[in-house]
Amino acid sequence: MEKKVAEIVKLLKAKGYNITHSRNIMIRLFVETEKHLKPEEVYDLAKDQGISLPTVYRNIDVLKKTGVIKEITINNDRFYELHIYSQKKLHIHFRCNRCGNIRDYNNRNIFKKMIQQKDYIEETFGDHVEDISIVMRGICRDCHETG
Amino acid sequence: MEKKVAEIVKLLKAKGYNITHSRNIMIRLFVETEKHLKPEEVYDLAKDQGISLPTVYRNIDVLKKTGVIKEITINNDRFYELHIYSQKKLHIHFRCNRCGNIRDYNNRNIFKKMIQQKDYIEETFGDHVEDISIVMRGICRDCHETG
DNA sequence: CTTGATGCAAAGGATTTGCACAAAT
DNA sequence: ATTTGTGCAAATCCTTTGCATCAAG
Repeated sequence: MEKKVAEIVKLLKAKGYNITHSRNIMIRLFVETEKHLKPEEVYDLAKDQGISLPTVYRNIDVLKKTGVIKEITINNDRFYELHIYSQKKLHIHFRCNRCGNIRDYNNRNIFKKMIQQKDYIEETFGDHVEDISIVMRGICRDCHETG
Repeated sequence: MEKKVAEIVKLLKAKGYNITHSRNIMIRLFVETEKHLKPEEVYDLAKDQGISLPTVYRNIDVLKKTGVIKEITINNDRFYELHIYSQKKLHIHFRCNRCGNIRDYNNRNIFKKMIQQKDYIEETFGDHVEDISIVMRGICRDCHETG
């Protein structure tokens, strides 16, 4: 955890950003939270430590620009998650329609298959694909069992 | 074209919606337009025929609820496209980062492969996948050639 | 010190809503 | 005639911005 934070701090400094109180807090938040967070949620988790909502937005921008976090949009809601340790161009998410949880599928087999599809598409249609975002929706295992 | 419009009209009526002036116009717009439209764009195309922006939004809701159109969100922009003739649970879109065009990949091979992935995911993770939305971004063939 | 970051309040843009009026069946 | 749909203006929600102040290096 501290090691990750230190790396991110180093990266931000290298890109010319100051490490302020609120950036420190937000970095830690994203490092220690596994969930995908909305700006509002980041604010809720950080406001008692003295961070304003505009600052949350501004620092989300900074973290996004520097590649520390990544934005995904599901049903018109924006979420952010730590991205720096997975500089992938391929993101596969599952969102449960019942509990709202979002999980990432990080599975080598699936990735491999998806890359094959990408190659096939580039060949077939001539478009150059730079990144892929897959959102699956349905009922997660837990809700399925309890529901 | 008229046949498609008639079918949609029938569907809406069956679901208890009146076919009003503005719904008629909007249906025709979605049927004859191949592009993905933003609410604002729908409004621009329809306003000279006397449709207000709130009505555009309200009727987009109706068309969405009845399955006539489908919403996709890319980079925080909402687009709508005709959906009734492709009741798919799988949508593959490509958006060009240069010209902004969005195209659908409707290719049997890709669909088949994606369904396989879905099955694999359901088996592996136990989640039940109801629909899949794939957004690829990059440079389209045309921009690639001219750029 | 000097530049960059923050808070606050206010502005902005997209979407939604209340309400009186108009149009559909 | 009755219900449903619409326009307008205003409200709402999320996000961004201007500006004076504060903090980081």
